[in-house]
Amino acid sequence: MGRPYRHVMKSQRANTIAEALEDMILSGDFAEGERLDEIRLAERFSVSRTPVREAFQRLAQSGLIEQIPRRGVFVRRPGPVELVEMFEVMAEFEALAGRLAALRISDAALAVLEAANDNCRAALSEGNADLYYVENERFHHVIYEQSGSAFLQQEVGRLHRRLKPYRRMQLRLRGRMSQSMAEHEDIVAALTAGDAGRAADLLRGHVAIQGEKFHHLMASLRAAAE
Amino acid sequence: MGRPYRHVMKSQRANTIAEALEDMILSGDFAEGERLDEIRLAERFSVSRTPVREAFQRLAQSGLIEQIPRRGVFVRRPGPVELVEMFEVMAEFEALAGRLAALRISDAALAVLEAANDNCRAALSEGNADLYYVENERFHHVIYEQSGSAFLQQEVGRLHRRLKPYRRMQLRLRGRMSQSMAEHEDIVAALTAGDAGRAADLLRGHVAIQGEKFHHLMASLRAAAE
DNA sequence: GTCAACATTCCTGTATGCAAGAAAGGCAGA
DNA sequence: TCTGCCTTTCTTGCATACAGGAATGTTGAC
Repeated sequence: MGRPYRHVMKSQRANTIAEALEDMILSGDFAEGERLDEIRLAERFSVSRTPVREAFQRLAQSGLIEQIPRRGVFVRRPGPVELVEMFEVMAEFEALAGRLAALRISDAALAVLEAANDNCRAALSEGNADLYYVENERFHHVIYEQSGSAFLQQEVGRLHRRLKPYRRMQLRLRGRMSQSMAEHEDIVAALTAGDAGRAADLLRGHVAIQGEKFHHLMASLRAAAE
Repeated sequence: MGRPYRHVMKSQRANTIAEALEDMILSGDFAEGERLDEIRLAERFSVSRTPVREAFQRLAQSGLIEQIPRRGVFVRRPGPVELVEMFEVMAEFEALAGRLAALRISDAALAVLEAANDNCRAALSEGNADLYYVENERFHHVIYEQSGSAFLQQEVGRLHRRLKPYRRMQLRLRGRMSQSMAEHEDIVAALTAGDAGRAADLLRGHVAIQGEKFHHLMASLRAAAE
């Protein structure tokens, strides 16, 4: 399994606070553009303002919040254009990870991929979207890991997390789950065959937002905005 | 010109301190693994420890320093493996930027590219590596900008900065400047023709570390370590 | 002479105090 | 009644104080 690659061994509390805040923001606990009150959050986490401010620094860099000098920090949700841009980069990351993984993936990892796929298939037949989502995550993370590039794994992981809520939306598109499933199977086949180019193309297409997926994303965004 | 895309309007001082520290680290003012002394740096910048610590947070996230709890922060220089990984991702970014730019680039921007290339050519004939470096930067940044993706522009810009010192090393390879020059010309041709696939491939190859370039990078690293 | 335990010192992480800037509300004038 | 200015209050950004853990040096025993 890939080496840990954690150059950020953060201060204990700021770490957890940042993660908690990230979860809260990603799961929509705050409204778009809402100001995050240092003092209230500090009380909520039973710490002083300092660790909260440190957490803000982190979140600002990952783009989840916007810091305006002397005004405060505000939750920042990407608009449609930015979202498409992010998925575009994400697709490229996936393609690269797939290309590398096709050359390097271990048999054990292939087995994990197939197991995840089996679970996905089960989730699909039960109509269990949550399970599908979880197993889908596992599937992709295995590929990132098997790319053999710790740096890529880190970067793709960051973006993956950032897009989490939107990926989840995608799965709500009728028929998307079964289509995704089919794509997964092709991807595993390409990886097994060691066909780097094909794995890259399949993964790029799997993640990219095109055609139906685009319209669905837009519609979901509008719906979520209400 | 691209919209600014700055979700991080950072606290005035921490911002500049972080930039100053980044410059210092990238230009090698600190030794590999050296501990950064909060107090001394605070004195040096004539501020208290707080803004320095905020700057640390940022640098830690971009990977330039490593924070170890209760021990301090240390400058972290990527090893050979990680460097190659970073260049790999960088090449993919460039390819994507080129593919998008081929479809979207404006005539004005093409003119800027050609101007930069002219200057590169002049620098080459004078043997002026510094000028070449500067114009080369301009060349690439125009492409990032013309990708039309603010998000990509941001991400590629970050990695570009991080790899700055190493890119500079590459130019010291005998004959690399003229080869780079020739590649630039092909790239401009592909962009002018709107040939997205070719622009992507050329840029990927231009940035990727392969063959000679790999050995040269390793040799330079060893030399720099002494 | 070497090793181990202890004490001291230093440094990080967190809390809190303080000043300056921004927003909001009130008051006066048109 | 609406608008513009002033004042008040709130919040951020920075400085500093304080506590706990890590590292280092010293002393004593073997």
